[in-house]
Amino acid sequence: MPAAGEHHPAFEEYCECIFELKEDDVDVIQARIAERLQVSRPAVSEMMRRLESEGLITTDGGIRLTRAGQDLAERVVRRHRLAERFLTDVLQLSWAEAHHEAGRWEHVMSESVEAAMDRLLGSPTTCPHGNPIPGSDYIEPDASPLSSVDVGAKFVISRIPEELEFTPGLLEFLEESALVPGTNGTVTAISPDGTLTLEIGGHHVGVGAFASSRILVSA
Amino acid sequence: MPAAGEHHPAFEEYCECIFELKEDDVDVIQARIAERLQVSRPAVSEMMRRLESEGLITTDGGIRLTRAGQDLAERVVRRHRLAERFLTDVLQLSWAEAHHEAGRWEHVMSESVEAAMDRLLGSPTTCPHGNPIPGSDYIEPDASPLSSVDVGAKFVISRIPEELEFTPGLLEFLEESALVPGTNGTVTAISPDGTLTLEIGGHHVGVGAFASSRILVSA
DNA sequence: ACGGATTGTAAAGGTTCCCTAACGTCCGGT
DNA sequence: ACCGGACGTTAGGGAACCTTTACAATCCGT
Repeated sequence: MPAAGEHHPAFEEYCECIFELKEDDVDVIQARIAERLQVSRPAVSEMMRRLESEGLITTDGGIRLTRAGQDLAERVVRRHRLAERFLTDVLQLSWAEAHHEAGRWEHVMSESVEAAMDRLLGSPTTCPHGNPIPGSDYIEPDASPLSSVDVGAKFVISRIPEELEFTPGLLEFLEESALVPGTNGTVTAISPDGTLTLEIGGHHVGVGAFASSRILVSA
Repeated sequence: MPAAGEHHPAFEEYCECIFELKEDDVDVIQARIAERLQVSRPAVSEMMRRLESEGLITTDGGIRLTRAGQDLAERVVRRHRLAERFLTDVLQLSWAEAHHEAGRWEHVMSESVEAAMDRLLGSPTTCPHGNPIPGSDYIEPDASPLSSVDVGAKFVISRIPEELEFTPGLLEFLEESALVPGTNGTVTAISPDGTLTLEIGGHHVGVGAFASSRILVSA
């Protein structure tokens, strides 16, 4: 079915997953991949063998994308994040809807659509959650975890990593709470368990310890 | 993999095919489906059994879509044609590219994207080739085959049926020759084998007998 | 140092969707 | 009346991708 040069959705999905695990600074091991893709560990084991024999990854001393695997992953991630931008900015979908939709579009968009969408959107550098779009001229800002901000300090939301998209409902909550890249707020309290209370756009929101340690902010 | 209520791409593909065969006034038989979908006859035979057991078609006295099958087909065709409009009008893709792309998008677009795209495009009633978009308020114009126009008579292109998308390169040719819905022209000659010569936008184009018998025009 | 959790793998199997080869049926023209 | 073609189906098989069950290896806290 896939034409010459194209790649199976499954290959794309696995390479993308490996790419994002690395991006999120999570150990790139089969067990993590199985969790993110919601498949059994044997399925991942088998697929790793296939990906290796296809030259998309190497497995000596940890799973790593080859040049070809990295290219494929970046293409998929780029399309995913461009699609998310399009779906939120132009079609006005919510974060959550856009994310799910983009998860399908990424395997289906052609190169010309990718280019046309990039043009239409004015070559954006990040997805709606602030994650960089591969191939764009994104400049990594000075950012630190929200959890490292002191009580009373101001901050600007910089980036909500892919990782948090796996907690059901969290994205919706963050979007509704105006916790979106570019917004600024203040930390008003820190609970001993790491939960932060923030003041953003006039209202107060509690953010759990895990999410706080992952969300990146700048001063 | 498909969530509850969703349908497998294969089911969608077959129902869409049946829908379009009917629309093109072609006998809805397995052999035609096999041709259009480029699969073997046994593959179609097997799938017909599956579609019937899923309640999407009936086969007593010819293949016919059930209510559910018709709904599914219309949804898919609607998404295909909306996508084509979007891809040509907004992203400036060529007919051919848009058609191929839409063939993948149709299985991937969610209901909210369908709605948002419809809004963005101003509820179009036809695809770029003039085929009606199911669910729109398309009004069938008085149209007759291009082949029935007399020499010297003027006409306006109304519709290029799906059928012609299966002749490789024909769509590209028609688009480049300005043979697009809404354009008007004149028949300047008819060859005995049915080939027409048209004058459109200042230049002359020959159109074969088969294409002429399928392309619809109004006066 | 040990026992429980985490991780990877092997074995066997299932579904979906497709293929080729081969057969039987039916229909229209000579 | 017969024969070639078109059509549908049976039989057998295969690739992709997933599952559950079970078993080794490895890591880690007390």
